[in-house]
Amino acid sequence: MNRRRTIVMLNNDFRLHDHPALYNAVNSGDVIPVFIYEEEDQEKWSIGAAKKWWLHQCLHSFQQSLHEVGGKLWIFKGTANEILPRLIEETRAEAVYWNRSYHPEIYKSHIKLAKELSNHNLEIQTFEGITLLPPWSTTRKEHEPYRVFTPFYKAFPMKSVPQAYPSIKRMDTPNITLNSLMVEDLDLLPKEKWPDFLETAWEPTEEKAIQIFKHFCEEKLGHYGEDRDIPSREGFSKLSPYLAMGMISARSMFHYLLDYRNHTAFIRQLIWRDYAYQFLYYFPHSTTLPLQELFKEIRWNDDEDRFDAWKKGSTGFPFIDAGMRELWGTGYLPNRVRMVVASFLVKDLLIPWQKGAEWFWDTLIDADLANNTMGWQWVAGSGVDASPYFRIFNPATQSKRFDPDGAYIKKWVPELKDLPKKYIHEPWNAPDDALAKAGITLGKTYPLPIVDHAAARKRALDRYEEIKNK
DNA sequence: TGGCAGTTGCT
DNA sequence: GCAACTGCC
Repeated sequence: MNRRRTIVMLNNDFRLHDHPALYNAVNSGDVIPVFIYEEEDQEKWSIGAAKKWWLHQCLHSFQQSLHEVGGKLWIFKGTANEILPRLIEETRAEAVYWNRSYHPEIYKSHIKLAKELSNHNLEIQTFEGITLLPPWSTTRKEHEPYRVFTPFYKAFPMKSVPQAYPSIKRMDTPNITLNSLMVEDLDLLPKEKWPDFLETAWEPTEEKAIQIFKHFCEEKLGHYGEDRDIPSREGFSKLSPYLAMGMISARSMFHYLLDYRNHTAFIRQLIWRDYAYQFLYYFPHSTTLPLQELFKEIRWNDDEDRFDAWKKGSTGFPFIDAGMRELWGTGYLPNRVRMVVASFLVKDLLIPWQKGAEWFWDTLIDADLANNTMGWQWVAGSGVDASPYFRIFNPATQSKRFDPDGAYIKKWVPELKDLPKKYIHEPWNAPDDALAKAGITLGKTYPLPIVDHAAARKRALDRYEEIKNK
């Protein structure tokens, strides 16, 4: 007798633990896991370069994981709408399962797909595989999302977060002939040489993700509230790349955390993530347009040279430059630094936040459309629960507060490493002999600041004032 | 999930 | 001089 066959369509959920679609498929018969790589059709927010690199690593790793439990991964190129109907026919599958993606384009096309497939006498099921609870579940009223985080957080029904599904130990694959592409065929690796450090900074396995998480709970969770803001102390989890690719599940983290003391600050971050998904789900256009209409009117100073200086980490502000270089070198940035460099781009340089969002999207290996959008709209002040427009970070003050001994700066901006910590946050104020002694010539070995912060701050306030009075 | 200028009230 | 505080952007 033929066993029932289920196709599981994968998308940023490369794990065996707490995988609703895969788990349910495994329990109903033979499973055909497929990954369909939607080639760039110039669509906005298709995967950025860094995340492509990471996807390449993760696909290899997940192939191996599936192999170890008796499964196999089939890889295709194209769109799900073209490929799935053909697969269903060729494999004689009776069901198609997937965990929902909330990327607006993908979500839309999957809904359309589900409609089309339902004509084929198939069982179609979608599951929640990303967030703690589906984005529509904690709203003010039906279809009315929260506009401020704190009420969302307070209303969030922690007791309703479902238990994680057990890890899959064994799966059955039908004996079929079905050609799959190799990971290499997807051509995900960058053409140019990437910084060497990237190759060694991240290990793309589910086991590693879980190991990092457990280590985090044991060693760092207790001080997470304070240490997560100090980049040199690395008090944060560094799990975002794994979370973004679904190598670890938010739900399983959530339940595991409850057994530890001092878990509140971290769980709050997980709920921020759910909130970002609610934001993306209800405001899909927010990826490119300011949520508050007024902010469309801001007069930017879209200066390409300054944008380049920001991207390259040569703004002359050590803390900013350290961050931008870390981003380029590792595909990662601590949240505090993300906020400060983002504020600098938007407020000090008056460059549209969308350009910053695109740069982050291309360079972060943990790039996540919901988090990226919410973060940039927050900084720009144009989101719902946004930072007030007058909140402008002072790059030097933030540097002194969160990198007091300059360790982070020295790591990423080595040309300043011999400068005493007294001057390292604002080298333009250092006396000549201190600079000479450290072997620094401003404007030559390290740039002069590309803007005067005090003047830039005033200018930003003026520009925001203009729209306020409209 | 700020910063700044102006002020007070100390040394 | 300076911390601590205040009101405002």
